[in-house]
This record gives sequence, structure tokens and C-alpha cells, in this order.
Amino acid sequence: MQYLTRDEIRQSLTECGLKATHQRIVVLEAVAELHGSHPTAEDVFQRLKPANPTISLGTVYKTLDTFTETGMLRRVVWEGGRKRYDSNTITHRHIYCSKTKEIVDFEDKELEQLLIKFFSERQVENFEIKGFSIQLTGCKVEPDKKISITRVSK
Amino acid sequence: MQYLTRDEIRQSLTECGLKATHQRIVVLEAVAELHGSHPTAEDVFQRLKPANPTISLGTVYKTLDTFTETGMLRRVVWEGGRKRYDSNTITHRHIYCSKTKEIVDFEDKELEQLLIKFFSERQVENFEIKGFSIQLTGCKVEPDKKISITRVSK
DNA sequence: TTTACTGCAAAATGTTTGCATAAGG
DNA sequence: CCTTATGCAAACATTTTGCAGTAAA
Repeated sequence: MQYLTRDEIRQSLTECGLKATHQRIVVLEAVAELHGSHPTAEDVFQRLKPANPTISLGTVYKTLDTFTETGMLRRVVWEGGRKRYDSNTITHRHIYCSKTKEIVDFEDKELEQLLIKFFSERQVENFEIKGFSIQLTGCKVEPDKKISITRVSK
Repeated sequence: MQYLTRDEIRQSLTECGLKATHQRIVVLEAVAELHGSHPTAEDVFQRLKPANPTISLGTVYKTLDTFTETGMLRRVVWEGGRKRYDSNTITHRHIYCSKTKEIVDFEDKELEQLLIKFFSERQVENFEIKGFSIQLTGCKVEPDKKISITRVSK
């Protein structure tokens, strides 16, 4: 994954009608850097504090909200208490590992195509479908271990 | 949807190794009765209070947790703060209405088959897939209004 | 009678809000 | 300058916990 330069971040903030403050720049960088873990507001705050001792947790919350509204970030859909965020670079889905509690990115063009095709042909009664969201559940296995699909249900 | 009798509830509680207390029975009944709205702990508590003035919110929380662990109920997967519960009768998915904020049940055998087939043929790197979860987003339309699929993305 | 469960209240957790001050354009 | 954003702290919302008393088996 490649990161945006500060000038590129400044530019996209301006394009969204937002002031390019130092806090916004570092929050956006932090979410990108923590991308693999789909960080909570607290995660972002903890990461930023050493280099930005005056930043406040409230600002991180407000900033993440603002970014979600403008579409610069996206919320990760998952059950459970805390809100988690994701750099909104490309369309992708998530797998939740019940063993390690990680939320891992997953991208599958074929699956996307399959679903887009399905929903564009399908009429759901009394609903105008605007989008869909999928999460997979599973267990991480060792890279060298043989992978097998055991059960797909629920 | 048909409800269980109190004796049937008592029986399934016992089968799960739980004492068949009055509180557990009425909580399970309430979730079933409120099924359409996928209630929060607070929703269940408010519904029960008039007829059960001594029941406590803490007990409702604990009971819903217990039921989720034993599989008698299921948590609804959706972003956002509060935990919501669902009678765990049959496999179904959910549609979220961005207009009314409702979470509506949605069942589509064809979609289930499509996905089960997809995931049983597909190997996901370093993951053993155990299950999947889908949510749709959309807008309720009037029953008499022509339904059209506008955009499927995200 | 023994064990598990409830009610209560307090604490913990996570998020939002209001406002004076500071910084960006 | 004028607006918008920040930091702080307090408020708010939701969920969890500990424990003495109560009810189920």
C-alpha cells in the first residue's frame, strides 16, 4: 500500500472543503499506517500522542467522524462495541478471525462481480437496494499448512 | 412467525444447562415478539417493565449475553453503537433502510446458494472460512411505487 | 440445601458536546 | 480578520461487574 504525501493530503482536505490542519493530516496518516488493524479512535490517539503530545482524543473522534462524512475514510461494519475505521482506498471486504480477533482485508473481484450481477438482476420487495456489505468469519491458518474449506453456513 | 410456549422455552433452557427462571422466559419471549425491530437490551427492558416491574436492566444484559453464547439468540451485525439481538430461528440476512433507520429481515435462498457455492470452491489465502454475513443498504419504497435497482456499489 | 441467578448500584468503557482559545485561509 | 478547528472537561450513553439476597432444582 502506498501512502499519500502531506501535500496530497492537504489537497484532498481542501477539495472536501476542510481546513488542512496539522491534526487532520496526522490522523489521516495514522489510519493509513494502521490500516491492517482497522483502528479505533483510541488506537489512532495512542499512535499519535508520542509525536503530538497536545492532540486530544476528542479531536481524533471529531476528525474521524468528519472524514467518514466526506468519504475520505469508511467505517468498518462489524458487530461489537467500538467503532473502527478503514482507509477508503479501494473496495474491499473483511474477514474476522475468531482465533486472533483480527479484522483482515479481503479483496475478490470475482465475488464483487457475482454480487453486483446478482443484485442488479434481483428486485427486493419494497426496497431500492443501494449497496451491500459482506464479512467473512474464519480462522487464520499457518502459511505452510494445507488450507481446506470446512463449513460454510450461518 | 410462531412463538414457543412457555413449556417449550423452559425445555430449551434446561437443554442448554440453564435454570428456567421467569426472567429468562420473558426475555426470550420479548425478543421473539420484538423480532421485527431487532431490539437492543434497552428495548427489551422497556417492553418487560410494565408487566415485570422488578426486572432489572442488568439482568436483561446478562440474559441476552447468555442466550447469544448458547446460540438461542444471535447478534445482529451492523455498524453503530448499540448491540441488537435477533431470534435465531432460521438463516436470514438484513437490509438497513437509510431513510427510516430500520433493520429489516431479508431472505433469499438463491443468494445463499450462490454464496455457499462460491466459498466452497474458493480458497482464501491463509484462512479457513467458517461463515459469512451480508447486509444490504437501501431505501424503503411505497408498495405501489415502481421498484428499480439504481446503483449497487461500495 | 446447594447452586445458580437476580437486582441493585457502582464502575468501566466509549462517545459526544459546549465553549474559550488557537490556527488556517 | 473571519471562520473553522482544537483542547479540555464535563456530560452522556451503553455495557459490565461485584455482591448480598433470592429462587430454582
